[in-house]
Parts: sequence; C-alpha cells; structure tokens
Amino acid sequence: MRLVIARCSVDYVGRLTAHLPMAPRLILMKADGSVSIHADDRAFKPLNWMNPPCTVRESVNDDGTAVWTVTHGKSGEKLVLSIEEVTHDSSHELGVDPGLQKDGVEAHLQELLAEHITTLGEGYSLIRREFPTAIGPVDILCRDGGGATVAVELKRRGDIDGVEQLTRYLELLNRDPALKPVSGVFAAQEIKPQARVLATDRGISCVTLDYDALRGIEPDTPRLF
Amino acid sequence: MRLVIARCSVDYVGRLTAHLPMAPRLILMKADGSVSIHADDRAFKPLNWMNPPCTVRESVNDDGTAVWTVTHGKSGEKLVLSIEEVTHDSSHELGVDPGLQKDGVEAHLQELLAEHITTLGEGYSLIRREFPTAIGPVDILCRDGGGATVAVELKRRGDIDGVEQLTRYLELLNRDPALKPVSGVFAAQEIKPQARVLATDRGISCVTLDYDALRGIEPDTPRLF
DNA sequence: CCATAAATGTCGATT
DNA sequence: AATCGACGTTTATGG
Repeated sequence: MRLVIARCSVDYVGRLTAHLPMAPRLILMKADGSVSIHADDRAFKPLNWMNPPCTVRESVNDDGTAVWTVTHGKSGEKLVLSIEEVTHDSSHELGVDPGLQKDGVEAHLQELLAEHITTLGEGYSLIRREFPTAIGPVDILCRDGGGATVAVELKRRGDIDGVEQLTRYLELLNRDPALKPVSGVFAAQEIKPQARVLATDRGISCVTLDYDALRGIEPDTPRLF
Repeated sequence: MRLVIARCSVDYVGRLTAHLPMAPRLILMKADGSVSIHADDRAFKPLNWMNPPCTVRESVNDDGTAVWTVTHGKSGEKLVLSIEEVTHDSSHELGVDPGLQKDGVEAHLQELLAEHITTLGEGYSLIRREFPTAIGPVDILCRDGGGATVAVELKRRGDIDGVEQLTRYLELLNRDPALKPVSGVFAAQEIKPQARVLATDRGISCVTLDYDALRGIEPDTPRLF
C-alpha cells in the first residue's frame, strides 16, 4: 500500500466525466491495483477512484509535473492525475487480510427466522427457504396454523420496495392452484411507516424481528446432537 | 488527516456486528471526524468505518495495547480498535477541497431523447419533459403517431424498480380522462432482463437508448440558429 | 461470465 | 426525521 500526500488535479473519463482542480489530497494506491483520491472529508468515500484491474503509467510533463494515467482496460475508463507537490510518500507491506466476519445480515436473519418460524404465529411450519419462482426466490415459504400457505419477505430494513417485491410474489403464487390461497408476511428488523401502511393496505401482515432475541431462544425443532 | 499503519483488531457493533482479527492495516482518520480501516485490497472500500459525527476516545489496556473507541452518538454505533504495533503515524493538513465537478450523462439523456422523440417511433411528438403529477414528475410525456398519450420513464440502467415507478405513474395518469388512455415506455441505456419481462407483462414497451448515437444525429426539430 | 439481490449501502433533495 | 431516487453505486452469490 502506497500513501501519497500531494497537490494534484484529477480528470476522470468513463461512465461520466469529472474534474478535480489542483489541491492537496491523499492518493491511496493499494496492492490490488486500485487507486483512490481522498479529500479530508466525505467520510470513507474518495473523490475519485479506479477499480482493479487497472494499470498505472507514470510520465512527466514538459513543465516537470508528474502525470499518472490510470487505465481500466475492460471498460475504457481513465483517470489522469497531475501531481505538483509531494508532501508525503510512503509504502507499506500489509499482507493478505484475514477478512471481516459479519453477523446480522439478511442471510442470518433468514436462517434464524426459518429456525424459529413460530415467531410468525402458533402452529407455523417451514416449507422451505429461497422457494424458487419465475421472478426470483421467495425468502421463506411456510404454512400457518391452519395449513394455508404463507410467503415471507425478509429485510433488514423494511422499505416500500420490499412490499412491492412481496406483492409480486403473492400475485404469482396465487396463480398456482396447488398453493392458493397464499398470504404474505413482511418481516424486518425495522419497518418504515409507509411500508407498513402499504403492506396493511394490501392485506400483508408486518412482523418486526428482534435479531438478538431470535438468536437467544431455542430453535423450534431442536437439533439431535 | 491522520494516517496510521498498525496491527489492529476491530469490533463494530451497530447496524450489524462485525469483527476483524488482528492484522496490519491502514487507519484513516479524516478531518471530518470519520474513521476508516483499510486492508490492501477491496479497492476504495474500507473493511470497517464510522461516519461523522463521531467521537474518538483513546485509552490503554492493562497489557499496554492502545484501544480507540469510536462512538456515533446518534445511532449508538460503536467501533473499537485494539492497536498493537504502529508502523507509521503521520498527520497532514489538506484544507477544504474545492470539490468535484461532474458532467453527468444522466440529465443529458433526457434532453437528447426529448429532442429525438421519434426514436420511440414514427410520428411521436413531445408534450413536455418533467410532466408534474401528484407522485412526482414523469420524465417525458409525449404522443404517439395516433395521438395517444405516452409516459416515458428514463434510466441509465433500467432496473425493475424503474418499471414499478412507471407503473405507478401510468395508474395515476390513466385516472385523468383528459389523458386516458396513457401507455408506457421504459427507456434506458441498458435494460435488465427481469425488468424487461415485468415491463412486457404490464404492457409497457422497452427501448434501449444509444447515448452516442442520440448525441450524434440531428434533432427532430432543428434549431434555427 | 451474466444476472440478480443485498449493502453498516451512501448521498442529496424534498417534504 | 422520513421518503425517494441516483450512484462512476459496489459487492457477493448463484446459474
């Protein structure tokens, strides 16, 4: 990883055209070949960047300023840096990162809810996760206490488009005489007010999930070992 | 801007839970208060980060390792860094960045299509761009060769939610006796297969736009100067 | 490699 | 504060 602090101007030509006037910035060049140009704000987001795989060509202008041309072969995108005043330039060997362990993303929620399907109501039973349809997999398909089919759409944050998604599934599933009638459950850690209104309006029930609680309790069908 | 290269382990608790085992990384602390932890890959995306406004508290463990606790007051998110071996630590004054000038393709596309409305078909004529409705402006409203109203939704990338958006407009517009019947056109530089399927199922036609071609040809109504 | 859905999405405008 | 739409979205995953 190479860290350069320098006054630079940048031009990007690719999916759009962008220009950065000359100013002091951080140029971050990673071992994966990526280049990103950071100001002292915008949180972790760079002003400009180039994703790998890309190649960097260094040249020198007539007036002595260095020019780095970063090219992304596949897409034809190009990033051109003119570098005036280098305040800092250091390289560091970091090695391969052991990587990030995440817990609490949608996949985990789905696992947990499938394991604790009675969270949705007394007598519920799982049919299957990722139930395939022509327009994509339904997160969870199950039966309610009365044996009727229930389609569950799962989100970490329940927004209006999640309700739309579930609505599409329900429409399709209810065309199948073997499954019909299929009701819908919109389950999320947090459900936005408007999403709740839309869901209710469409006869879809909303369930707010408590991840920590789900993780804490015993599974519906305890393991044998 | 402070750049620290150090062996560190990181724990994030907030919207999800995440853990990074001890390894050498870049810790980037910006003047805006943000903190981000980078490995030598993943392009410009950090392994972990905290957005401003947040506060950093430095303390020292019993075994002498430094612990930085980054707290986001509003959301309750927390980032805890244990720092073992600092290889590099430097600070740099960058000042306020003059900022990025973008010349987007996006806005231009609407202009071009409005100018070349016959791209959609023989005899098409523009009613207006950004036609206002109660749920937001329709990108382009026009008439087809037979004089019937056509609503156009325009995207750079045509995804399924663009079709949903257009569907909502169409439903609304078709309640207006003066406009009815209104048909829909989904126009984008690239249309995803699933979006195309959904659009077709709803009687919405799809048009793939060629930005360069649109820019190259003469306008339908040539300018007088 | 293409298509699709998730993301600690982020970011900005608007209500 | 919530919503909506755009993003050079990026990233992971499954076919």
